[in-house]
Amino acid sequence: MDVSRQQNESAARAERGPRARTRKLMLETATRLMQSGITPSVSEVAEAAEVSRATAYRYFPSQAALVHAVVDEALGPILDWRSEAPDALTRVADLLATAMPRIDEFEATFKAALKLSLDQWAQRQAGTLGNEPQLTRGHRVELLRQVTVPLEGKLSTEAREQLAQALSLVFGVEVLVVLKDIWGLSAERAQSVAEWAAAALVEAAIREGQTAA
Amino acid sequence: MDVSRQQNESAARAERGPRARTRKLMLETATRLMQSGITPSVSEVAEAAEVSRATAYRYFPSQAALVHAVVDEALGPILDWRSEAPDALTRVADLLATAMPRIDEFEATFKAALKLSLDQWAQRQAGTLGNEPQLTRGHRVELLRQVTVPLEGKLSTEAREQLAQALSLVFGVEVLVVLKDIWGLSAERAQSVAEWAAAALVEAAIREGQTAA
DNA sequence: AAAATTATGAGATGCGCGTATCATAAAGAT
DNA sequence: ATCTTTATGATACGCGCATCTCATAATTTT
Repeated sequence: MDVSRQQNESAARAERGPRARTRKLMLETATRLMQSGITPSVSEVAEAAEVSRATAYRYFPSQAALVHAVVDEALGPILDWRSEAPDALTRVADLLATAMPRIDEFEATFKAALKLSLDQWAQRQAGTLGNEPQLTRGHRVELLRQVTVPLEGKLSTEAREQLAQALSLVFGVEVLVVLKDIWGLSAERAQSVAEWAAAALVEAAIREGQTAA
Repeated sequence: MDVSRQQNESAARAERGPRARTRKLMLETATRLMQSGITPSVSEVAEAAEVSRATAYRYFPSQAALVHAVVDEALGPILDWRSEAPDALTRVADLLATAMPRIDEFEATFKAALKLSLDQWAQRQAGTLGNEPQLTRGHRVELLRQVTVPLEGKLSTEAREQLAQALSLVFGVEVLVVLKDIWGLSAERAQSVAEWAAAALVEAAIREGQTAA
């Protein structure tokens, strides 16, 4: 059974009434707390939203479920991104321009999601996998395949796939973690570096495709 | 006060005797547990090493301190890496060939370290910063500056710095997280993608330096 | 060998998260 | 208006981590 599916259904089923109100209240509270840097426990959200712990746990049975819901909100425009640009270079620049500021804006949320996915990986390794919501973290694949569509004739399928994979290294929260936290760059500089790297990768792939053909 | 410094001093001060033996035993046990995928709590290490919890906490006052010590071990050959190769392309390939297999081998350990650094970032944001060991996570900077040394005359200082920053995106645990966990690649494929991307970045930087000059 | 120092273990305590129970309050149906 | 259903809150419980205390064992010093 897919838990997130269940949550979506129940949310859709009761878009008004007390259920929806309380859920929305909690989600807003959780988002606000996360924006302020905290990765709140369910109890903390309960207190901040002024509902009882018991009620809070009815809506979000774990911190993972909570973060999952907030991430879904935060992704928002990123998931809707499409590009009709004819060349991959423009598409990737466009994607980064859309996604990176959003990711930076919700930095704490995405870092919390990354942290949870690491948790789940570890638990999977240890065999101790609970019935947690199973963070998605795969949107990158779809988005970057979109980016490489204009190269369909010019590159082999393998080369396109490899380009998409390489691009996924310069696009996401991980980029912020490395460039801001380790190098101490500003968000603007970080984005600029990511854009430069992305362009370099696309051009390299195209160049190789030409020499091969 | 730098806690890791204190630990190093006490370890150096008592390289033999029961202190050193127990510490070594715990470290080996912790490493073994981490290799098996668990990110053990201090209590778990205590049990596995067959010492009492109280003793364990005397050596490693927190899980963070424990992971920090294990990471130091795991880094091992990576920290000693040097390259005398005359060109940056060879150097970066050499660095990846040395470091990535090691990182993959100790994947669980490095992921645990990444998780802790995210924890600490969140706590910093929230103002709740304990006296934790403060994970380093900055070795990348030094290593990659080494890589770009051969470009000293050919590129501007800014361009070299940007290259090093871009390279840091294709080198580290994050690469494994993205390519193995999200894309489902094997360790070998992941390394191959990282190597391709790194080479592409270096070549792009060189090309731009030439046109600029 | 005796005394002083130091390391260890067993247990108690506090704290936070997640779960379960049960009574009350609110909303909806007849 | 009454009854049924559903949501909520207060409380208590179990569990694991981290800390503290104190007695015992091991090691070092004299």
